[in-house]
Amino acid sequence: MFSIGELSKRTKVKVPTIRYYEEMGLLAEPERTAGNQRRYTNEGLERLSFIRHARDLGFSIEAISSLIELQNHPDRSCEAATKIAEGQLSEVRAKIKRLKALENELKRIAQGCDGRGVVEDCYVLASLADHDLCDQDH
Amino acid sequence: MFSIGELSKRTKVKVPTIRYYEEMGLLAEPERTAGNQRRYTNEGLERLSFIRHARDLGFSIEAISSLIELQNHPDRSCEAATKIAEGQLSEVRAKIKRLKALENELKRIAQGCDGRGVVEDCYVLASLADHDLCDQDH
DNA sequence: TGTAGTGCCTCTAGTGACTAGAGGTTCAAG
DNA sequence: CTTGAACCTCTAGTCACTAGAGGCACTACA
Repeated sequence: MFSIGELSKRTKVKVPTIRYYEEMGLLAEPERTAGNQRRYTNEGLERLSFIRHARDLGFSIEAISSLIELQNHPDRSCEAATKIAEGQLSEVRAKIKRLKALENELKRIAQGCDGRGVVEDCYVLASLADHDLCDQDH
Repeated sequence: MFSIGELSKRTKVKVPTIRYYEEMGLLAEPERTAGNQRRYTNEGLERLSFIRHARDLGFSIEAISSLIELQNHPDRSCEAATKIAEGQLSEVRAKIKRLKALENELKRIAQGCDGRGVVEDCYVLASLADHDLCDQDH
């Protein structure tokens, strides 16, 4: 049995964030001391580690909620879990694609100006003002 | 002179968003009709196109604010503008790097399970529960 | 056993960049 | 002159936290 501060240290999740997860229903409400302070067991620690790892991988609170719901039914098919992970993967891939297009455009814009001229002739500002100067979609 | 709806159509920025930009000080307060409705000129249209393009490229409202401030002083050096664009570029690159690490991890996790088993043995869920199963930092 | 100091409690409000809705007014077409 | 779409302001909600106020609980040491 350990306090919320101890749990925070072990999982590297901040104390208010732990309380927030509890409020969102991701973490079960733990036992309390006579003085109303939260006391966690290893189960709470494992659950929070799971949540943190999933958040690190970019899963939304809602997706994590579904995954936890699944964990509570070990006998069900894990198809849904795989689907959620695949969904997350395609979101990440879409973001990468978009960011790469932005990277190219920004590179072109930033290289077009050495920063030594004046604002009036600045290629950076001209590019932002006029989309037609762009190479690609974004 | 045209209405906010017309401006919205031409720039593809939603009406409430235009009002929001005005409130944030990105757009100058336009003239009003006798009945208190906004009326824009070409200047407003150009300004909003600039903002939209910069937002599409991921610049924050704050960064755009600085860029607009610069535009109001055409005689100044454009070093600051170039710096802002370069800053944005490195942020984008950092995001891409992080997302690529996530992509690898998610690919590995999603491939580890064909979705045909049961939750109890699911590699997706096991991977999320145990960070040690991961290949790389993320 | 007393006390100091850190940690914990709840509650409210703020972040960024919008988005949604209520309730009311104005405009333009027919 | 009427109808209905577009406009107005204001408040509140989104997501995943983060910050702060004001007050109580726990623990270590004297």
